[in-house]
Amino acid sequence: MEKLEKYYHQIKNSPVFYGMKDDELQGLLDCFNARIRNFEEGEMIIRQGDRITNIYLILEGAVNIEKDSYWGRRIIITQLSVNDNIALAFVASKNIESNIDAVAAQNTRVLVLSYEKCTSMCQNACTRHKVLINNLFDILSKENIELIQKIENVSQKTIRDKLLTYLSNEARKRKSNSFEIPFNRQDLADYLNIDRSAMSFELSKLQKEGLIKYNKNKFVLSARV
Amino acid sequence: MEKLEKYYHQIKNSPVFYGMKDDELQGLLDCFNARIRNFEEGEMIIRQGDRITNIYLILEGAVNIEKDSYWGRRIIITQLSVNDNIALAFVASKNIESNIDAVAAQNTRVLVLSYEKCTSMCQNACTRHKVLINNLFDILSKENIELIQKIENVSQKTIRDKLLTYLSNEARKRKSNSFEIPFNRQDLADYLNIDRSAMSFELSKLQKEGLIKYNKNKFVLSARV
DNA sequence: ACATTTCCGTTGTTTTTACAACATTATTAA
DNA sequence: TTAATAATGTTGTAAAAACAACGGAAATGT
Repeated sequence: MEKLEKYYHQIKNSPVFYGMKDDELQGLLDCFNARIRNFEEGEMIIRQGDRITNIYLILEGAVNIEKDSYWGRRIIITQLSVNDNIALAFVASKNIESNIDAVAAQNTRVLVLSYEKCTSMCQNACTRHKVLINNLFDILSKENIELIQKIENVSQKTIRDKLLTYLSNEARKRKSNSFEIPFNRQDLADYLNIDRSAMSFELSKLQKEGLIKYNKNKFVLSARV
Repeated sequence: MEKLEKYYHQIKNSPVFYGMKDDELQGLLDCFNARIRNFEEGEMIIRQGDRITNIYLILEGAVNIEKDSYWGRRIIITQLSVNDNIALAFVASKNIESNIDAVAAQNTRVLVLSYEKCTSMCQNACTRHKVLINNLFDILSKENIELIQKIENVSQKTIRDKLLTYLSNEARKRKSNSFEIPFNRQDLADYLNIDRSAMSFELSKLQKEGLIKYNKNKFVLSARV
Protein backbone atom coordinates (compact mmCIF):
# COMPACT_ATOMS: atom_id res chain seq x y z
CA MET A 1 0.00 0.00 0.00
CA GLU A 2 3.02 2.28 0.31
CA LYS A 3 3.00 2.70 -3.40
CA LEU A 4 -0.28 4.57 -3.18
CA GLU A 5 1.47 7.40 -1.35
CA LYS A 6 3.78 7.95 -4.28
CA TYR A 7 0.85 8.70 -6.56
CA TYR A 8 -1.28 10.54 -4.03
CA HIS A 9 -0.73 13.95 -5.56
CA GLN A 10 -1.55 12.70 -9.06
CA ILE A 11 -4.65 10.90 -7.83
CA LYS A 12 -5.85 13.93 -5.95
CA ASN A 13 -5.58 16.04 -9.10
CA SER A 14 -7.14 13.51 -11.44
CA PRO A 15 -10.57 14.28 -12.87
CA VAL A 16 -12.13 11.51 -10.79
CA PHE A 17 -11.23 13.07 -7.47
CA TYR A 18 -11.04 16.66 -8.57
CA GLY A 19 -12.21 19.13 -5.95
CA MET A 20 -12.01 16.69 -3.09
CA LYS A 21 -10.55 17.62 0.26
CA ASP A 22 -7.64 15.59 1.62
CA ASP A 23 -9.62 13.86 4.33
CA GLU A 24 -12.45 13.08 1.95
CA LEU A 25 -10.07 11.57 -0.57
CA GLN A 26 -8.29 9.54 2.08
CA GLY A 27 -11.57 8.17 3.35
CA LEU A 28 -12.73 7.42 -0.14
CA LEU A 29 -9.58 5.54 -1.08
CA ASP A 30 -10.06 3.34 1.97
CA CYS A 31 -13.73 2.86 1.26
CA PHE A 32 -12.86 2.01 -2.33
CA ASN A 33 -10.28 -0.53 -1.32
CA ALA A 34 -7.87 1.33 -3.59
CA ARG A 35 -4.91 -0.60 -4.94
CA ILE A 36 -2.39 -0.35 -7.73
CA ARG A 37 -1.93 -2.88 -10.50
CA ASN A 38 0.68 -3.09 -13.22
CA PHE A 39 0.17 -4.42 -16.71
CA GLU A 40 2.80 -5.20 -19.30
CA GLU A 41 2.49 -4.09 -22.88
CA GLY A 42 -0.01 -6.31 -24.64
CA GLU A 43 -1.63 -7.55 -21.44
CA MET A 44 -5.43 -7.55 -21.26
CA ILE A 45 -6.89 -5.37 -18.54
CA ILE A 46 -10.50 -6.00 -19.50
CA ARG A 47 -11.98 -8.62 -21.80
CA GLN A 48 -15.18 -8.72 -23.79
CA GLY A 49 -17.78 -10.39 -21.65
CA ASP A 50 -16.38 -9.16 -18.33
CA ARG A 51 -18.68 -7.48 -15.87
CA ILE A 52 -16.88 -4.37 -14.70
CA THR A 53 -17.27 -3.44 -11.05
CA ASN A 54 -14.06 -1.46 -10.61
CA ILE A 55 -13.06 2.01 -11.57
CA TYR A 56 -9.71 1.97 -13.37
CA LEU A 57 -7.63 5.13 -13.36
CA ILE A 58 -4.51 5.15 -15.52
CA LEU A 59 -1.49 6.43 -13.55
CA GLU A 60 1.19 5.67 -16.12
CA GLY A 61 1.23 4.31 -19.65
CA ALA A 62 -1.53 3.95 -22.23
CA VAL A 63 -4.38 1.60 -22.99
CA ASN A 64 -6.08 0.69 -26.25
CA ILE A 65 -9.81 0.09 -26.21
CA GLU A 66 -10.32 -2.55 -28.86
CA LYS A 67 -12.83 -4.87 -30.35
CA ASP A 68 -12.27 -7.94 -32.42
CA SER A 69 -14.79 -8.01 -35.19
CA TYR A 70 -16.68 -11.19 -35.87
CA TRP A 71 -14.41 -11.78 -38.84
CA GLY A 72 -11.22 -11.41 -36.86
CA ARG A 73 -10.24 -7.88 -37.81
CA ARG A 74 -9.08 -5.63 -34.99
CA ILE A 75 -10.90 -2.37 -34.37
CA ILE A 76 -9.29 0.23 -32.13
CA ILE A 77 -12.06 2.31 -30.59
CA THR A 78 -9.78 4.74 -28.83
CA GLN A 79 -6.52 5.06 -26.97
CA LEU A 80 -6.55 6.17 -23.34
CA SER A 81 -3.66 7.65 -21.43
CA VAL A 82 -2.69 9.07 -18.03
CA ASN A 83 -5.62 10.32 -15.95
CA ASP A 84 -8.16 8.58 -18.15
CA ASN A 85 -10.61 6.00 -16.87
CA ILE A 86 -10.99 2.62 -18.48
CA ALA A 87 -14.47 1.41 -19.39
CA LEU A 88 -16.19 3.70 -16.92
CA ALA A 89 -19.48 3.38 -18.78
CA PHE A 90 -19.70 -0.29 -17.89
CA VAL A 91 -19.29 0.41 -14.18
CA ALA A 92 -22.56 2.29 -14.01
CA SER A 93 -24.41 -0.31 -16.08
CA LYS A 94 -23.58 -3.21 -13.81
CA ASN A 95 -25.69 -5.77 -15.59
CA ILE A 96 -24.23 -5.08 -19.01
CA GLU A 97 -21.21 -7.08 -20.07
CA SER A 98 -18.25 -5.28 -21.52
CA ASN A 99 -18.30 -5.40 -25.29
CA ILE A 100 -14.71 -4.22 -25.56
CA ASP A 101 -11.20 -5.30 -24.67
CA ALA A 102 -8.82 -3.00 -22.86
CA VAL A 103 -5.21 -3.79 -23.77
CA ALA A 104 -2.09 -2.16 -22.35
CA ALA A 105 -0.43 -0.30 -25.22
CA GLN A 106 2.69 0.12 -23.10
CA ASN A 107 3.70 -0.96 -19.66
CA THR A 108 0.91 0.56 -17.65
CA ARG A 109 0.14 1.34 -14.02
CA VAL A 110 -3.49 1.52 -12.97
CA LEU A 111 -5.31 2.54 -9.82
CA VAL A 112 -8.14 0.11 -9.17
CA LEU A 113 -11.15 1.10 -7.07
CA SER A 114 -14.00 -1.17 -6.02
CA TYR A 115 -16.90 1.03 -6.96
CA GLU A 116 -19.43 -1.57 -5.91
CA LYS A 117 -17.95 -2.00 -2.48
CA CYS A 118 -17.98 1.71 -1.83
CA THR A 119 -21.49 2.37 -3.01
CA SER A 120 -22.88 -0.53 -1.03
CA MET A 121 -21.18 0.69 2.12
CA CYS A 122 -22.00 4.35 2.10
CA GLN A 123 -25.18 3.96 0.08
CA ASN A 124 -24.50 7.17 -1.79
CA ALA A 125 -25.09 9.10 1.40
CA CYS A 126 -21.73 10.64 2.15
CA THR A 127 -20.77 14.04 0.77
CA ARG A 128 -17.62 12.72 -0.84
CA HIS A 129 -19.72 10.36 -2.86
CA LYS A 130 -21.67 13.33 -4.15
CA VAL A 131 -18.52 15.04 -5.38
CA LEU A 132 -17.42 11.78 -6.93
CA ILE A 133 -20.58 11.13 -8.89
CA ASN A 134 -20.50 14.70 -10.16
CA ASN A 135 -16.98 14.16 -11.39
CA LEU A 136 -17.88 10.84 -12.98
CA PHE A 137 -20.75 12.54 -14.77
CA ASP A 138 -18.35 15.14 -16.18
CA ILE A 139 -15.88 12.48 -17.26
CA LEU A 140 -18.52 10.44 -19.02
CA SER A 141 -19.74 13.55 -20.81
CA LYS A 142 -16.30 14.21 -22.19
CA GLU A 143 -15.89 10.58 -23.19
CA ASN A 144 -19.19 10.80 -24.96
CA ILE A 145 -18.07 13.82 -26.93
CA GLU A 146 -14.80 12.06 -27.78
CA LEU A 147 -16.69 9.07 -29.13
CA ILE A 148 -18.78 11.34 -31.34
CA GLN A 149 -15.54 12.86 -32.57
CA LYS A 150 -14.21 9.41 -33.38
CA ILE A 151 -17.38 8.59 -35.27
CA GLU A 152 -16.80 11.69 -37.35
CA ASN A 153 -13.26 10.58 -38.10
CA VAL A 154 -14.16 7.10 -39.29
CA SER A 155 -17.32 8.22 -41.09
CA GLN A 156 -15.43 9.97 -43.86
CA LYS A 157 -15.71 8.29 -47.21
CA THR A 158 -12.13 8.20 -48.48
CA ILE A 159 -8.83 7.37 -46.81
CA ARG A 160 -7.67 10.87 -47.59
CA ASP A 161 -10.67 12.45 -45.85
CA LYS A 162 -10.32 10.16 -42.84
CA LEU A 163 -6.70 11.16 -42.43
CA LEU A 164 -7.33 14.86 -42.89
CA THR A 165 -10.31 14.82 -40.53
CA TYR A 166 -8.42 12.87 -37.90
CA LEU A 167 -5.30 15.01 -38.14
CA SER A 168 -7.10 18.33 -38.06
CA ASN A 169 -9.22 17.20 -35.13
CA GLU A 170 -6.02 16.25 -33.30
CA ALA A 171 -4.50 19.62 -34.15
CA ARG A 172 -7.54 21.40 -32.79
CA LYS A 173 -7.46 19.33 -29.62
CA ARG A 174 -3.79 20.10 -28.98
CA LYS A 175 -4.24 23.69 -30.16
CA SER A 176 -1.22 23.33 -32.40
CA ASN A 177 -0.44 22.36 -35.99
CA SER A 178 2.46 20.30 -34.75
CA PHE A 179 1.81 17.27 -32.59
CA GLU A 180 2.55 13.63 -31.95
CA ILE A 181 -0.03 10.93 -32.37
CA PRO A 182 -0.22 7.98 -29.97
CA PHE A 183 -0.45 5.39 -32.73
CA ASN A 184 2.01 3.59 -34.94
CA ARG A 185 0.92 3.07 -38.53
CA GLN A 186 -0.84 -0.24 -38.02
CA ASP A 187 -2.70 1.07 -34.97
CA LEU A 188 -3.73 4.23 -36.79
CA ALA A 189 -5.03 2.09 -39.63
CA ASP A 190 -7.00 -0.03 -37.15
CA TYR A 191 -8.35 3.14 -35.57
CA LEU A 192 -9.49 4.59 -38.88
CA ASN A 193 -10.57 1.18 -40.21
CA ILE A 194 -8.46 1.29 -43.31
CA ASP A 195 -5.67 -0.75 -44.82
CA ARG A 196 -2.24 0.12 -43.48
CA SER A 197 -0.41 0.12 -46.80
CA ALA A 198 -3.09 2.14 -48.54
CA MET A 199 -2.90 4.60 -45.67
CA SER A 200 0.88 4.82 -45.92
CA PHE A 201 0.54 5.56 -49.60
CA GLU A 202 -2.01 8.32 -48.99
CA LEU A 203 0.16 9.82 -46.25
CA SER A 204 3.11 10.15 -48.61
CA LYS A 205 0.84 11.66 -51.22
CA LEU A 206 -0.39 14.26 -48.74
CA GLN A 207 3.20 15.02 -47.88
CA LYS A 208 4.24 15.38 -51.52
CA GLU A 209 1.33 17.75 -52.04
CA GLY A 210 2.60 19.79 -49.11
CA LEU A 211 -0.52 19.44 -47.00
CA ILE A 212 1.27 17.68 -44.16
CA LYS A 213 4.75 16.82 -42.99
CA TYR A 214 5.55 13.87 -40.83
CA ASN A 215 8.34 11.92 -39.32
CA LYS A 216 7.40 8.81 -37.42
CA ASN A 217 4.61 9.86 -35.08
CA LYS A 218 5.26 13.58 -35.31
CA PHE A 219 2.96 15.41 -37.68
CA VAL A 220 2.86 19.01 -38.86
CA LEU A 221 -0.16 20.32 -40.71
CA SER A 222 0.26 23.05 -43.27
CA ALA A 223 -1.91 26.12 -42.90
CA ARG A 224 -3.97 24.98 -45.86
CA VAL A 225 -5.43 21.98 -44.04
CA MET B 1 -48.39 24.79 -18.47
CA GLU B 2 -51.49 22.61 -18.42
CA LYS B 3 -49.88 20.46 -21.06
CA LEU B 4 -47.29 19.33 -18.56
CA GLU B 5 -49.99 17.53 -16.57
CA LYS B 6 -50.83 15.41 -19.55
CA TYR B 7 -47.30 14.01 -19.68
CA TYR B 8 -46.72 13.86 -15.96
CA HIS B 9 -46.95 10.10 -15.74
CA GLN B 10 -44.57 9.61 -18.64
CA ILE B 11 -42.10 12.12 -17.24
CA LYS B 12 -42.19 10.51 -13.83
CA ASN B 13 -41.32 7.15 -15.36
CA SER B 14 -38.62 8.42 -17.68
CA PRO B 15 -35.02 7.46 -16.93
CA VAL B 16 -34.19 11.04 -16.00
CA PHE B 17 -36.60 11.15 -13.12
CA TYR B 18 -36.71 7.48 -12.32
CA GLY B 19 -37.11 6.73 -8.61
CA MET B 20 -38.24 10.19 -7.67
CA LYS B 21 -41.09 10.82 -5.30
CA ASP B 22 -44.04 12.89 -6.48
CA ASP B 23 -43.26 15.92 -4.39
CA GLU B 24 -39.60 15.80 -5.35
CA LEU B 25 -40.47 15.64 -9.03
CA GLN B 26 -42.97 18.47 -8.73
CA GLY B 27 -40.41 20.65 -7.02
CA LEU B 28 -37.77 19.78 -9.54
CA LEU B 29 -39.98 20.60 -12.50
CA ASP B 30 -40.60 24.03 -11.02
CA CYS B 31 -36.96 24.52 -10.21
CA PHE B 32 -36.08 23.48 -13.75
CA ASN B 33 -38.53 25.87 -15.30
CA ALA B 34 -39.92 22.88 -17.19
CA ARG B 35 -41.75 23.56 -20.41
CA ILE B 36 -42.84 21.72 -23.50
CA ARG B 37 -41.77 22.55 -27.03
CA ASN B 38 -42.92 21.12 -30.34
CA PHE B 39 -40.79 20.65 -33.41
CA GLU B 40 -41.93 19.80 -36.89
CA GLU B 41 -40.24 17.15 -38.96
CA GLY B 42 -36.99 18.53 -40.30
CA GLU B 43 -36.77 21.33 -37.75
CA MET B 44 -33.44 21.84 -35.99
CA ILE B 45 -33.56 21.42 -32.23
CA ILE B 46 -29.85 21.92 -31.72
CA ARG B 47 -27.24 23.27 -34.11
CA GLN B 48 -23.50 22.78 -34.32
CA GLY B 49 -21.89 25.57 -32.34
CA ASP B 50 -24.71 25.90 -29.82
CA ARG B 51 -23.90 25.90 -26.15
CA ILE B 52 -26.40 23.54 -24.55
CA THR B 53 -27.72 24.52 -21.14
CA ASN B 54 -31.02 22.66 -21.23
CA ILE B 55 -31.91 19.05 -20.72
CA TYR B 56 -34.14 17.84 -23.56
CA LEU B 57 -36.36 14.85 -22.94
CA ILE B 58 -38.24 13.45 -25.91
CA LEU B 59 -41.93 12.90 -25.09
CA GLU B 60 -43.14 12.03 -28.59
CA GLY B 61 -41.50 11.52 -31.94
CA ALA B 62 -37.88 10.92 -32.89
CA VAL B 63 -34.71 12.94 -33.38
CA ASN B 64 -31.68 12.37 -35.58
CA ILE B 65 -28.29 13.34 -34.23
CA GLU B 66 -26.40 14.42 -37.31
CA LYS B 67 -23.24 16.01 -38.48
CA ASP B 68 -22.51 17.66 -41.77
CA SER B 69 -19.06 16.68 -42.86
CA TYR B 70 -16.71 19.34 -44.13
CA TRP B 71 -17.42 18.19 -47.65
CA GLY B 72 -21.17 18.44 -47.28
CA ARG B 73 -22.04 14.81 -46.72
CA ARG B 74 -24.54 14.03 -43.99
CA ILE B 75 -23.58 11.68 -41.20
CA ILE B 76 -26.25 10.30 -38.91
CA ILE B 77 -24.65 9.55 -35.57
CA THR B 78 -27.75 8.02 -34.02
CA GLN B 79 -31.50 8.26 -33.83
CA LEU B 80 -33.15 9.03 -30.51
CA SER B 81 -36.74 8.33 -29.60
CA VAL B 82 -39.23 8.61 -26.76
CA ASN B 83 -37.66 8.85 -23.29
CA ASP B 84 -34.22 9.63 -24.72
CA ASN B 85 -32.28 12.76 -23.92
CA ILE B 86 -30.86 14.98 -26.61
CA ALA B 87 -27.21 16.00 -26.41
CA LEU B 88 -26.97 15.38 -22.68
CA ALA B 89 -23.19 15.14 -22.86
CA PHE B 90 -22.97 18.79 -23.83
CA VAL B 91 -25.00 19.91 -20.84
CA ALA B 92 -22.37 18.72 -18.41
CA SER B 93 -19.53 20.21 -20.44
CA LYS B 94 -20.90 23.72 -20.44
CA ASN B 95 -17.96 25.35 -22.11
CA ILE B 96 -17.86 22.95 -25.03
CA GLU B 97 -19.88 23.85 -28.08
CA SER B 98 -22.13 21.22 -29.60
CA ASN B 99 -20.45 19.55 -32.54
CA ILE B 100 -23.67 17.96 -33.71
CA ASP B 101 -27.08 18.92 -35.05
CA ALA B 102 -30.27 17.51 -33.57
CA VAL B 103 -33.01 17.34 -36.20
CA ALA B 104 -36.60 16.26 -35.67
CA ALA B 105 -37.06 13.06 -37.69
CA GLN B 106 -40.83 13.33 -37.21
CA ASN B 107 -43.09 15.82 -35.53
CA THR B 108 -41.63 15.78 -32.07
CA ARG B 109 -42.60 16.93 -28.58
CA VAL B 110 -39.82 17.70 -26.14
CA LEU B 111 -39.67 18.54 -22.45
CA VAL B 112 -37.13 21.30 -21.92
CA LEU B 113 -35.46 21.78 -18.53
CA SER B 114 -33.08 24.60 -17.59
CA TYR B 115 -30.35 22.56 -16.02
CA GLU B 116 -28.23 25.62 -15.37
CA LYS B 117 -30.98 27.45 -13.58
CA CYS B 118 -31.68 24.53 -11.32
CA THR B 119 -28.12 23.80 -10.37
CA SER B 120 -27.38 27.43 -9.65
CA MET B 121 -30.40 27.67 -7.37
CA CYS B 122 -30.07 24.55 -5.32
CA GLN B 123 -26.31 24.29 -5.67
CA ASN B 124 -26.49 20.52 -5.84
CA ALA B 125 -27.58 20.47 -2.23
CA CYS B 126 -31.09 19.10 -2.40
CA THR B 127 -31.75 15.39 -2.23
CA ARG B 128 -33.74 15.38 -5.44
CA HIS B 129 -30.70 16.70 -7.24
CA LYS B 130 -28.74 13.75 -5.95
CA VAL B 131 -31.22 11.30 -7.44
CA LEU B 132 -31.15 13.27 -10.65
CA ILE B 133 -27.39 13.25 -11.10
CA ASN B 134 -27.34 9.53 -10.42
CA ASN B 135 -29.91 9.01 -13.12
CA LEU B 136 -28.03 11.23 -15.54
CA PHE B 137 -24.89 9.23 -14.86
CA ASP B 138 -26.72 6.02 -15.72
CA ILE B 139 -28.16 7.52 -18.88
CA LEU B 140 -24.80 8.77 -20.09
CA SER B 141 -23.29 5.35 -19.45
CA LYS B 142 -25.86 3.71 -21.65
CA GLU B 143 -25.37 6.35 -24.34
CA ASN B 144 -21.68 5.69 -24.18
CA ILE B 145 -22.18 1.99 -24.71
CA GLU B 146 -24.54 2.74 -27.60
CA LEU B 147 -21.91 4.89 -29.26
CA ILE B 148 -19.35 2.11 -28.98
CA GLN B 149 -21.91 -0.18 -30.57
CA LYS B 150 -22.36 2.28 -33.40
CA ILE B 151 -18.61 2.45 -33.90
CA GLU B 152 -18.60 -1.30 -34.27
CA ASN B 153 -21.34 -1.09 -36.87
CA VAL B 154 -19.62 1.47 -39.06
CA SER B 155 -16.16 0.00 -38.58
CA GLN B 156 -16.86 -3.06 -40.67
CA LYS B 157 -15.01 -3.15 -43.95
CA THR B 158 -17.68 -4.10 -46.46
CA ILE B 159 -21.26 -2.96 -46.98
CA ARG B 160 -22.36 -6.52 -46.38
CA ASP B 161 -20.59 -6.71 -43.02
CA LYS B 162 -21.92 -3.33 -41.95
CA LEU B 163 -25.46 -4.42 -42.70
CA LEU B 164 -25.12 -7.79 -41.01
CA THR B 165 -23.45 -6.28 -37.94
CA TYR B 166 -26.05 -3.56 -37.66
CA LEU B 167 -28.97 -5.89 -38.15
CA SER B 168 -27.78 -8.54 -35.73
CA ASN B 169 -27.00 -5.91 -33.13
CA GLU B 170 -30.53 -4.59 -33.52
CA ALA B 171 -31.93 -8.10 -33.23
CA ARG B 172 -29.99 -8.63 -30.03
CA LYS B 173 -31.17 -5.32 -28.62
CA ARG B 174 -34.83 -6.14 -29.31
CA LYS B 175 -34.32 -9.78 -28.32
CA SER B 176 -36.05 -10.88 -31.51
CA ASN B 177 -35.09 -11.81 -35.04
CA SER B 178 -38.00 -9.79 -36.30
CA PHE B 179 -37.99 -6.04 -35.81
CA GLU B 180 -38.52 -2.65 -37.38
CA ILE B 181 -35.71 -0.19 -37.89
CA PRO B 182 -36.23 3.55 -37.38
CA PHE B 183 -34.55 4.51 -40.64
CA ASN B 184 -35.61 4.75 -44.23
CA ARG B 185 -33.03 3.61 -46.77
CA GLN B 186 -31.29 6.94 -47.21
CA ASP B 187 -31.07 7.47 -43.45
CA LEU B 188 -29.73 3.97 -42.90
CA ALA B 189 -27.10 4.64 -45.56
CA ASP B 190 -26.15 7.88 -43.83
CA TYR B 191 -25.98 6.04 -40.54
CA LEU B 192 -23.71 3.32 -41.90
CA ASN B 193 -21.80 5.78 -44.10
CA ILE B 194 -22.40 3.96 -47.33
CA ASP B 195 -24.03 4.69 -50.64
CA ARG B 196 -27.77 4.16 -50.64
CA SER B 197 -28.00 2.40 -53.99
CA ALA B 198 -25.07 0.11 -53.22
CA MET B 199 -26.74 -0.69 -49.91
CA SER B 200 -30.04 -1.45 -51.60
CA PHE B 201 -28.25 -3.79 -53.96
CA GLU B 202 -26.55 -5.61 -51.09
CA LEU B 203 -29.84 -5.88 -49.17
CA SER B 204 -31.51 -7.64 -52.08
CA LYS B 205 -28.54 -9.92 -52.40
CA LEU B 206 -28.78 -10.87 -48.73
CA GLN B 207 -32.46 -11.54 -49.23
CA LYS B 208 -31.87 -13.71 -52.30
CA GLU B 209 -29.32 -15.69 -50.34
CA GLY B 210 -31.93 -16.23 -47.64
CA LEU B 211 -30.00 -14.52 -44.87
CA ILE B 212 -32.62 -11.86 -44.29
CA LYS B 213 -36.13 -10.95 -45.29
CA TYR B 214 -37.45 -7.44 -45.37
CA ASN B 215 -40.39 -5.35 -46.34
CA LYS B 216 -40.00 -1.62 -45.98
CA ASN B 217 -38.60 -1.10 -42.47
CA LYS B 218 -39.52 -4.52 -41.17
CA PHE B 219 -36.63 -6.99 -41.11
CA VAL B 220 -36.46 -10.67 -40.26
CA LEU B 221 -33.10 -12.35 -39.77
CA SER B 222 -32.71 -15.98 -40.62
CA ALA B 223 -31.27 -18.25 -37.96
CA ARG B 224 -28.01 -18.40 -39.88
CA VAL B 225 -27.16 -14.75 -39.30
C1' DA C 1 -58.98 8.85 -59.18
C1' DC C 2 -55.29 11.26 -60.88
C1' DA C 3 -51.08 13.78 -60.86
C1' DT C 4 -46.97 14.64 -58.30
C1' DT C 5 -43.46 13.62 -55.53
C1' DT C 6 -40.72 10.72 -52.78
C1' DC C 7 -38.64 6.40 -51.97
C1' DC C 8 -36.52 2.21 -53.41
C1' DG C 9 -34.25 -1.12 -56.43
C1' DT C 10 -31.29 -2.11 -60.57
C1' DT C 11 -27.54 -1.62 -63.73
C1' DG C 12 -23.20 0.01 -65.92
C1' DT C 13 -19.05 2.83 -65.33
C1' DT C 14 -15.44 5.05 -62.81
C1' DT C 15 -13.00 5.59 -58.66
C1' DT C 16 -11.19 3.93 -54.54
C1' DT C 17 -9.78 0.35 -51.62
C1' DA C 18 -7.99 -3.98 -50.03
C1' DC C 19 -4.67 -7.26 -50.51
C1' DA C 20 -0.40 -9.38 -51.58
C1' DA C 21 4.24 -9.05 -52.45
C1' DC C 22 8.24 -6.82 -51.92
C1' DA C 23 11.73 -2.73 -50.96
C1' DT C 24 13.50 0.24 -47.65
C1' DT C 25 14.29 2.10 -43.35
C1' DA C 26 14.34 1.74 -38.21
C1' DT C 27 14.96 -0.84 -34.12
C1' DT C 28 16.55 -4.60 -31.32
C1' DA C 29 19.46 -8.32 -30.01
C1' DA C 30 23.65 -10.81 -30.16
C1' DT D 1 29.21 -3.93 -35.60
C1' DT D 2 26.47 -7.08 -37.61
C1' DA D 3 22.57 -9.93 -37.98
C1' DA D 4 17.82 -10.33 -37.19
C1' DT D 5 13.48 -8.41 -36.69
C1' DA D 6 10.06 -5.09 -36.91
C1' DA D 7 7.98 -1.02 -38.91
C1' DT D 8 7.02 1.67 -42.79
C1' DG D 9 6.76 2.77 -47.74
C1' DT D 10 5.81 1.38 -52.69
C1' DT D 11 3.71 -0.91 -56.48
C1' DG D 12 0.45 -3.78 -59.25
C1' DT D 13 -3.87 -6.21 -59.36
C1' DA D 14 -8.33 -7.81 -58.04
C1' DA D 15 -12.32 -6.57 -55.45
C1' DA D 16 -15.52 -3.37 -53.70
C1' DA D 17 -17.65 0.98 -53.46
C1' DA D 18 -19.25 5.35 -55.15
C1' DC D 19 -21.69 7.61 -58.46
C1' DA D 20 -24.94 8.57 -62.03
C1' DA D 21 -28.87 7.46 -64.43
C1' DC D 22 -33.14 5.45 -64.69
C1' DG D 23 -37.58 2.56 -63.96
C1' DG D 24 -41.06 1.28 -61.02
C1' DA D 25 -43.50 1.29 -56.57
C1' DA D 26 -45.41 3.65 -52.84
C1' DA D 27 -46.98 7.59 -50.61
C1' DT D 28 -48.93 12.11 -50.75
C1' DG D 29 -51.82 15.82 -52.03
C1' DT D 30 -55.61 17.66 -54.67
